[in-house]
Amino acid sequence: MARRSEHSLEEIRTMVLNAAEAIVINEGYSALTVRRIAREIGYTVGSIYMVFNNMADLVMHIKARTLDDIAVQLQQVQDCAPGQCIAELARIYLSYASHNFNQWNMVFVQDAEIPEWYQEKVDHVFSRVEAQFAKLAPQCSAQQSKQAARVLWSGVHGICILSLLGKRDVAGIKDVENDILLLVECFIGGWVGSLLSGKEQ
Amino acid sequence: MARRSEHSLEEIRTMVLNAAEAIVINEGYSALTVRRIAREIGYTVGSIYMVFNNMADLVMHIKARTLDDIAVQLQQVQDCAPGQCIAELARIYLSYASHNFNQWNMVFVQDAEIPEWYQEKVDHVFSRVEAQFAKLAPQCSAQQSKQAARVLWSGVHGICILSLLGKRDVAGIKDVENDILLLVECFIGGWVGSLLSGKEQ
DNA sequence: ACCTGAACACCGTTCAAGT
DNA sequence: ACCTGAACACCGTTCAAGT
Repeated sequence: MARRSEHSLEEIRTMVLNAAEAIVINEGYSALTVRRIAREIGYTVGSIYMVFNNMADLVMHIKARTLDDIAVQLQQVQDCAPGQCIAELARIYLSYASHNFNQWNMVFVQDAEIPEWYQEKVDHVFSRVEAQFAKLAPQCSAQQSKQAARVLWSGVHGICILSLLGKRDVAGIKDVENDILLLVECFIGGWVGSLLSGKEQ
Repeated sequence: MARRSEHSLEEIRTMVLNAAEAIVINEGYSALTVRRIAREIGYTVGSIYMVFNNMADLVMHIKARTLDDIAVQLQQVQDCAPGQCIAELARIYLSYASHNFNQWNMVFVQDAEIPEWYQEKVDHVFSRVEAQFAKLAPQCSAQQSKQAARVLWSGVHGICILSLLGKRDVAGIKDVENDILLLVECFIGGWVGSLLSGKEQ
């Protein structure tokens, strides 16, 4: 057939990305294949390699979209008392993960190598939490509040991972939310406490 | 060829499992294929389906071995003050994960359905931590200490996941260990604190 | 009864050939 | 220049046929 210039390369790239994302949303990561995407956009497999290096490259760009989505969601949390703010950020994160499970879950399938622009997006998700830890204890170093943010957020993420792979019904999500709030409250309580009693180096 | 009864089905099953585990250890989960296992044990693909239902079934049994390994490691931790004991359990868990990364990482690739016997093995890994939380606060309900154990351990796991996917050198592991100890200490501190101040329901 | 190996319906990726 | 589609080297799974 060889249709000429019906779409620009940029347009095809977007069509591929949109189709791929839709497949992931509706049927999960395992349903995503080049042939399937090609069929969906009305091109053949070869065309997809005009706009992405390979499957891994394409997948990385879908994941990037998801990270951007998450960052936008977290950005919308109102600024208030740091402890409450962090709890709210955690709630939003869980909410995103449970409502967009297939996309969220895909973000954490590891890749051979992570490009820098992608790592920056991951870091950006953390930035909001870091800022709150800095507010929580202005006396401590940036390094300490960064560590606290990374540690707590990894913990929140761990609960999401282990819990959402099982029960994903409404009652289940409520349990997960309780777990996350327990982690957030205890961690912050313990962290602030250890700073006050001077246990930190 | 059709060699007759050179090995019993039970023997073949063990050979398959051993070969599969070796492939995962040396080359990672992605290198594991039926054809590769068959070649390794000197049988053909069909034979593997005599002793396992399918790839997913085989994978689940490799994962079960890993969970058993982890449980054994955790069982060997000396009983001492609960807080110290939990920290040591976390250290051992990280140590296992970093030294047996390919096996450990495979445990958490989700399956369509998790059989009951497998879930019991997962729960068993948690049991040691639960017992320590019960010792830490004898006044609170079994449900509360179970929740605390699940929450903290999910958190520890989350740090392992997000950290080990990146840096896995010796210096990196030391950083991860510091992160985990911070989580454990702050969480326990905050948890005990909230119990004392009567903030729990 | 045990085991083979060809067959089937898939993958991702490449690239000569067509328009 | 853009796009095709056949070809290649893989997958997991099945099952008639051989010993």
